[in-house]
Amino acid sequence: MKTLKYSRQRESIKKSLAARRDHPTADVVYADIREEFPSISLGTVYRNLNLLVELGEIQKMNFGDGSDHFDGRILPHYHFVCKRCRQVSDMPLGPLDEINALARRCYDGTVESHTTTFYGICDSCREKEERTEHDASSDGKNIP
Amino acid sequence: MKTLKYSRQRESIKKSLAARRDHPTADVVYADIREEFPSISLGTVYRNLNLLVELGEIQKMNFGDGSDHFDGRILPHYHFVCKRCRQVSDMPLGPLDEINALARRCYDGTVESHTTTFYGICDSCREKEERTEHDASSDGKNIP
DNA sequence: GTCCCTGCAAATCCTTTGCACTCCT
DNA sequence: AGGAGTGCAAAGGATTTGCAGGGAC
Repeated sequence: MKTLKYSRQRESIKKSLAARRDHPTADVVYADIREEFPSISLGTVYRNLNLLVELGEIQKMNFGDGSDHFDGRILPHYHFVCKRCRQVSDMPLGPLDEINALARRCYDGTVESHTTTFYGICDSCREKEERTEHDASSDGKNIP
Repeated sequence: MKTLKYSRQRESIKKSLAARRDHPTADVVYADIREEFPSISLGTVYRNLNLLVELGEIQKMNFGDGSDHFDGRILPHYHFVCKRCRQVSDMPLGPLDEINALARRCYDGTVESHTTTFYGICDSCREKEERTEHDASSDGKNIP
């Protein structure tokens, strides 16, 4: 078994992640940490993020946009992804244990947990679209 | 607007995907299609898979294992991922619209849909583990 | 004939890894 | 001192893309 040693870089990564409310990708974390440790390398950021995931101190998640996202909160919770701008935010929903219970009744394998991600259009994208539709319907010639 | 032209390769990809019950990655599809079109290229497979996703004829999904998976069924349904062997299977559960309804009540953004993935240990991995545990407890000296 | 689709290979993006060196304990 | 952690750069895997030729309409 490997003994864990203190590292200022790892602490900083953990702290930075805990302070944010979004779900940054590794290179956003990298940019963040570089302010405190200008010479830190992306490899170290990845190594520490994965280590923290293994320790269960942070969560890794994927929303299908090609890169992994990290989250300082470990309590199970749900996410909302905007179909337009791909922005990810937390859903104000507690853990839906009934879903697991329901699944257990229908499936003979073990069901231990689940993840749910909601999709829709966030407020700012919706406003933008409404403005555009309005412009388009106000006049036949709608090419700017 | 771009007009779509018929392509035997694309048809074959669609058919192959519809015939399977699993959730293959692009290179599994590639291997599959190569039996009918030995000279097809991986790039073409990717291009067509993405095109079919855009047309809404297949689904692309990600389970956090580093590569995208494709599914010929477009009706919303849920998946089960084995934590040990990473095998993906369908959950025998219809669409849980109540989840969207609940989410809409708690969140002021638009909620259009959701995806849920269940995690656990599949039957065959569970059996394997039970056997191992049995072996381990049967004797103090359990190093083979 | 036109324009989409293909095969091929190179390029790109994200992530992991090997190595020599540094820092914790 | 010993070994875990770091920075750097190179490797790795998955996916996309540019281009010249082939096929659908």
